[in-house]
Amino acid sequence: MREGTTAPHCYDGKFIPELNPNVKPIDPSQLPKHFESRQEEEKWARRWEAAGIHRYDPSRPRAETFSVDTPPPTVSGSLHVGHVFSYTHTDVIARYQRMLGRNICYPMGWDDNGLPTERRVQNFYNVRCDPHEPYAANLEIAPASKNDGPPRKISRPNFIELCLSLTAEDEKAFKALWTRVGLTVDWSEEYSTIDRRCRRAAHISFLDLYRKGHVYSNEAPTMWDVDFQTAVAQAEVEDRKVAGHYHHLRFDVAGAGESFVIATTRPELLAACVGVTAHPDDARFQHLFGKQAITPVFQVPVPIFPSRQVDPEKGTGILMVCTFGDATDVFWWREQNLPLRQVIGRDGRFTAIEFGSPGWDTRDAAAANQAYSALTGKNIRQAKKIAVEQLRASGALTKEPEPIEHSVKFFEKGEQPLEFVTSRQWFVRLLDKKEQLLEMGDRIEWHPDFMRLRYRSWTENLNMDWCISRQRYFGVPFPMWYPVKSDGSPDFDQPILAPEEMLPVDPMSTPAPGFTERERGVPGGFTAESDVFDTWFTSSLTPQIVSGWLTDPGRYANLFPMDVRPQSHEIIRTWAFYTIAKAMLHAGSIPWRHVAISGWVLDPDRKKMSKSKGNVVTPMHLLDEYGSDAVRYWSANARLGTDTAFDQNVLKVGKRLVTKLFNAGKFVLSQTGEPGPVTKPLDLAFLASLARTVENATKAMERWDHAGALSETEQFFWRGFTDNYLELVKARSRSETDAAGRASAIATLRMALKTFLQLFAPFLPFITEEVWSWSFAEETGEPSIHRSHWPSLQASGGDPALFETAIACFAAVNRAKSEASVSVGRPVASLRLAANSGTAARIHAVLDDVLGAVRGSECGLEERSPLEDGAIEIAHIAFAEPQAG
RNA sequence: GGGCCUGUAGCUCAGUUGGUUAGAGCGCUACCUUGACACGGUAGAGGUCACAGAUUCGAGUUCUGUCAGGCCCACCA
Repeated sequence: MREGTTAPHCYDGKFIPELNPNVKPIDPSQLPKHFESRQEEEKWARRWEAAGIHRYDPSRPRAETFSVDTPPPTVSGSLHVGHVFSYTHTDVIARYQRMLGRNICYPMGWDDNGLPTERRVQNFYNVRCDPHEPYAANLEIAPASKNDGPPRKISRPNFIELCLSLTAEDEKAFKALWTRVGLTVDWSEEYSTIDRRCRRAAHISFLDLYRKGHVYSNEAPTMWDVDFQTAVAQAEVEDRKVAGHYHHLRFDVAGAGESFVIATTRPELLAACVGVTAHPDDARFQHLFGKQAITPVFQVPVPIFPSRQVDPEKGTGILMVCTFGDATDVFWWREQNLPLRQVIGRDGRFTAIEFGSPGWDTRDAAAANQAYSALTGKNIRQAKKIAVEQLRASGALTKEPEPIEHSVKFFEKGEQPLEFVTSRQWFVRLLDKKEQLLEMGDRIEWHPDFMRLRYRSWTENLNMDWCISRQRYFGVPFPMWYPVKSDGSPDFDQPILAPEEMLPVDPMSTPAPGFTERERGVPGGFTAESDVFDTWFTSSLTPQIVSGWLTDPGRYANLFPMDVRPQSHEIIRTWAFYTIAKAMLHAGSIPWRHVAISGWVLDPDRKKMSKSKGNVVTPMHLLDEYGSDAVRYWSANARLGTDTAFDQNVLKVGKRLVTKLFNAGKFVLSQTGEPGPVTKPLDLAFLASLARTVENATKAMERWDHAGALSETEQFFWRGFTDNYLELVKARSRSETDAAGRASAIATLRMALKTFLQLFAPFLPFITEEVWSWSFAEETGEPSIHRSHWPSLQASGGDPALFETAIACFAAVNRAKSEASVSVGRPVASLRLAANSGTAARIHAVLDDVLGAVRGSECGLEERSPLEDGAIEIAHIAFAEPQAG
């Protein structure tokens, strides 16, 4: 631990602050009239970077280190004020920890792979990736304009090139913003989730999971987005309420001469119906179990079976099972060993099928095929319409569709309901590890604590293993090939994994080990796995990426598990959850000790800011108008986990605080005269109050309540320091007659200013550094306040009540002046104060300072015992004539 | 349907383990050109602490219920 400034101490009843007596006062006329935030911010950002203020020192031990698992922002467009908000919270924490003497590891990453980037590139250039297109070297594509026509098809490598170049541009803009905000990020620790280091980490992660038996692939129905044409994981699925209709369809019972009516929201799936089910206790349908139903239109015989999953109250109490309408259909399909009749293809359109062929039994193949041919090639909405018409024509529709609202699963980034499509996917096995995952969550400290419940409830409700393969392009590829069998098909059971020294590898452009490129895709040769990883597969490794997992054991030991993961609450189920899972599977460890959850920024109508709502406030103009410190002030005013309405008033207050610090600093540091021992009762009393403020602010920071620390500091800065103490000692600090009093005042002023600057430094890094540089940098030998030590004032031996008494006297006279509409600067000709004896004694101790502040020359004191302790009344006051000129 | 958070002045928010008369800033009103700062200062007005019960000598604070807003999860025929 570095040597911090030692606390001032008491000696022979005198308070000796640790101050250099040979300080030179500053010349205020050399300073600008106002703090020019923009100019100063750029200046300090440059100097900090040049001086390596933010640099992590790998040589220092774990105990002195504080590591931040920074969220890599998604690089797809622009940042909004919510980003600045939450990143400021992290920055305040990191700067505070640095001032405690810690070695800060605060990297910045960019999350630039995955769908958001692909979508941005598609729109920006009006292109689509078509893996069948050949690569075009030196392809020049201009940004899209309005009338570009249909998107241009480009090859996968060309598409990836565009993704890389566009994200590189965006990252520059992001970095400029973060620098402007003053994030104390170590830019030598920059990474992006598509870069070589991250691809390699993802590959090593996959190989490790594979070796440990935690991953598997299988061909099974999985949730599928028909627009993006990829599988998705449970964590990326959300429910949305949509309008739909119940369609009541009559099914005949085979050989029984009776029928029943089911209610379905998906009549278009009738062709995929493979069964009918009802609750086993439902007397209406018990006699049907074991018989066969005949589907209308297609005339397909299907089994009728009982299932406790059925809710007799819902619909008509009996329903059709299709492959696949929803997750329960998948369950029944497995449980009853029903045939697979997949009618919806990967593109969301009805595929060509032939009734009467194996697996597609029907009593009337001609009729079935004729009906189905109308559906072939149609999308779901079109098919639904046609299917309803067919049902109506056949007489199976027993009544007109009945409108209902129901919830349907959507990919969070998608616009069409998810379908269940059978495909081969890779999974990380998690369902069998819920207990361990829950235990990991409990070992982490969550701020605020109730956020752990989000993690807990998600983990408890997990019902699918983690699907990590995506049928997309701009992502980290699987480091894997498959042998090609003699029939030309891949042998999925014998994957060829890349050896570690090959990593990272793109199996699409590199042949499998032991093969040459000529053997790609031919029997006896190899074929690449063309899928890419779920972006969370890489993002969930940020602690490992930053800490040098498997590449730098010394660094890893110093950084992992990391100290804090800052993030927002809506991605607890994805980012936090997957990161915890990865750390558990790879290292049997928690990934970090703390999670700090920032709330959302809401618009004035209390709605979450989001691009789709169009209520986003961008940060740059706010930084220009109010200054970075003011924007940070607004951010830091919000406690962790609390959503905050965007309020420009708070920015104004922040700007005011910056100005006040600037001016107070100018005043204090321009006082001429040597600081000396603090002996005056008022000074000692004020320092005692200041010590209490330091203690409270420190306690607040220690309980992760940065907003509390800020408000504690701010309150005493205004009321205690600028409004009162400064006014009370102004006269004495310039006294020609009271040398000891003047030295005491100057010492106290300087020490207070230094302390306030340090308390504010994590929140307002620019203004505090600026004022620090005027004098304290030289005096302390610490060029940057951000490398100075967090203040720890010891008791000065003063009595805070004395300070309160002085404030009360000052306020009483001011009130009298205000009531008499007299200028505060007007001298007081005569004054008589009344108080009880205890208070009077305290007044006596500070009276000369009070008189100095109110411009009085003398004051009578009278004791009135009925007055409460601390209460002060003005028995008499008279003002001098205003001075001419 | 289960769970969590929030509800305090016109607005944005504090209010620690229950304890005098509920706080701050903004806004509003009046006044003050003051030698750090007019990007300033002094003073003032403004609240049934969402509602109803309960516990207690005492509740903004604890408990129960209700209402309102937000979020997480589940349900998806």
